[in-house]
Order: sequence, then structure tokens, then C-alpha cells
Amino acid sequence: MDGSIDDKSEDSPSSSGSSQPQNLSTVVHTITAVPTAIPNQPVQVQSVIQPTQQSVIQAAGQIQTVQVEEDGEGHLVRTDPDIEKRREILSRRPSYRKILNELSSAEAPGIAKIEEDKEEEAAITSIQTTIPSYVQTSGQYGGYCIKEPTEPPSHQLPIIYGPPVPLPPARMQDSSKVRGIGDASQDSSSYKKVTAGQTIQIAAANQNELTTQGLQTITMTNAGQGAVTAAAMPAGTTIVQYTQGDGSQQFVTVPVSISPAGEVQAYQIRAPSSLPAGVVMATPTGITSPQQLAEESARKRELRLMKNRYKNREAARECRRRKKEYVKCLETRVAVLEQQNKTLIEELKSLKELYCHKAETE
DNA sequence: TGGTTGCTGCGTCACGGGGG
DNA sequence: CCCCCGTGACGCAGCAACCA
Repeated sequence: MDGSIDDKSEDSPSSSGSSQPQNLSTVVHTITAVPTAIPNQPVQVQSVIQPTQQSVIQAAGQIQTVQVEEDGEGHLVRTDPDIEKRREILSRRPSYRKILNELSSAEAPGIAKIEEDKEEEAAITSIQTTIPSYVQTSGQYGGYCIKEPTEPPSHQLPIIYGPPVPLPPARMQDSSKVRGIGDASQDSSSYKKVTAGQTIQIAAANQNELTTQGLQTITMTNAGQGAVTAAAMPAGTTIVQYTQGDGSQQFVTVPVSISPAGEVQAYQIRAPSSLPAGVVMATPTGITSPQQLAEESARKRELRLMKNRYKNREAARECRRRKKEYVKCLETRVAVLEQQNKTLIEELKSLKELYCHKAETE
């Protein structure tokens, strides 16, 4: 069929180009249809749209305006320049960020692209200081999560990773040791056993600096203690909750092996460079047995997951948002194509009638 | 009114691709 | 090889509609 649709543009916004892809409710579409007869092909006429007529169509709950214009030669002309690009974009596997960015770049310069969210990063700085007091397990995947309130303010997430926390990493690694209560006079270079569930302190070479910058107390939280149940914890790990100098709380997973007497092996708490500031890692000393290796592996896995959890949560949100936009875009495109189809059918019908009438008169 | 069902959004994990 | 990012899949929770 030569009756091609000169789709120079499609469901792109109006010629002003100021519409954003996500705002599809009032998109103006122009359609080009080169009238060509289809010989004896059954058609089903559904509606008639005249050139220059604007018809409002509804698809998937969205109303949009389709504008059909006629050029000087009786052709229906669309003026949008990016139809092929859009078609290609929408036909391939959806990478929503990519798709929407391309759609945005093809349109008005004022369109906000999807980009790294600087505002979120800025907001993150307040996260570490506003951790809600409650913690609960999720029971999923055998892991645990520190859940947010049902509708937490975006700046009040109980996350212990990602956001920078004003800890002194170097000092934590070099000279801070886990010490039992009452061990303040002990040599900070020695390791002490601490009992599960008890509050311990972290000593630093410069206690004033430590206090002003971060840690004050640490609470070992184990099975049946505190708000976190060990059932949801990976084997051999526990959560260390510590309080910062400003009163906010942080949580750390720590691999532990608790003796029958309820004592926890001592671990050096440090902040590896690969972790976000504020995520401290406890390194057990002298791992030898396969079980310890497995525990170490589980610990590493948990740390990795913990490190990624916050970012991935945000990424999932963004991904869903882009996906919804993409679906909306597709729905709009479907509506436009349906409208084009109707227009072409009408065009074909009128041409047929014209042809038959001309043949009769001759 | 309480139970059921479907829908929707969220958090999380796994996985693959791309980049350093 | 490792890390980061994007996305599919899964389970869960909240909500509204429906029904006995």
C-alpha cells in the first residue's frame, strides 16, 4: 500500500515543543496521510475525521487531541520531526531512563531529563541524624531489613549505609577498639570480650573528637533482644546499634560467635574505604574453620547487600516511575495509531467512492 | 460487619551489562 | 575483575470493592 502515513512526528507534543513526555494528557498530534486507493479491500468505517479537524480521543483513561492538517495538495501533513526516532525508541527493549531521556532530548530544551538526583543527595545528609526509634524485621529472603515507617519523610530513613556519617574512619580503623563497659581504663589496643546485649563503648585516641563527631554507645542486639530478631539474621551475624553524638542511632551487622557463656568474641570495628562513611565493618580475627569461612562469606554478602540497599531502593522507585511513564507513552501512541487508522480508512472509503462515481460518469 | 479478592506500590534480592 | 546501575521477580502491606 502506497498510502503511507507520513509520520514525520507522532505522539510528540505540539509544535511548541514544551510538553514533557510524562505530561501526555493534552498532546496535540498531527498526521500526514497520502491518499492512495486500496483495491477492493474491505474496510470498516468507524468514524470520519476531516482535515484540520481536531478530534479528542480517549485511550487508557487519557484524553488527547489529534490534529489532522491538510497541505496545499490535499495531503494530510504532520509537522513533528521526531517520529522515526520515537518509533524506534518505543519498539526496542525498554530502558526507561534511556528512552525517556531520548524522548526528552528530542523535545523542548526545557524538559527536565532524568538525571542524578542532586537534591536527594543533599537530603541524604539529614538521614543519618533522624533515624526512627523502631526497627523490625522483614522476614524476607532470610535477611533482615530495617523498615521505614509506612510513609516516612524522605529525609528520615532508618538507613545505616549510603549517607555520609560524620565518623572518623581512619581513627576507627587504627585505634578504636570494642571495649567492654567499665574498661575505660584499659589499654585501647587490647581486645575485650563483651556480653551480648550489653552496652559497650568505643574508645578513641581522642575521645573528645570521637564524641563530637559520632559514636557514643554501642548496643549488641542478639536473638530475642531488642527489636531485631535473630531469626531473620544471617547465621553468625548480629546487629550493632550505636548512638551518635547527636543522639541519632546507627545499625551495623557484625558477625559474632557467642560462647555458651553468652560472651561475644571481640571484633575490630573499622570503616573500610569501600564502604560508605558511617558503615563500619567488624573484622573477626583468625578465621580458620570452614564454618568461619562460611560465616565470613555470609557477612560479606550481608555487608554488600546493606551497602546497596538504600541506593537500590531509590533506583527501584525511579525505575517504576520511568516504567509508568513509558507505559503511558505507549498508550498514547496506541491511541494515536488507532486514530490514524481510522483516518486512513475514511480516506480510503472516500477515494473509493470518488473513483466509482468517476467511472460511472465516464 | 468481617472475610475475600484484586490492584497497586514498595522494599529487597538476583542478575546482566557497561565502564573503569 | 570489580563496581555500579537498571530492571525483573518476588513477597508483603495497604486499600477499595464485593459478598455472605
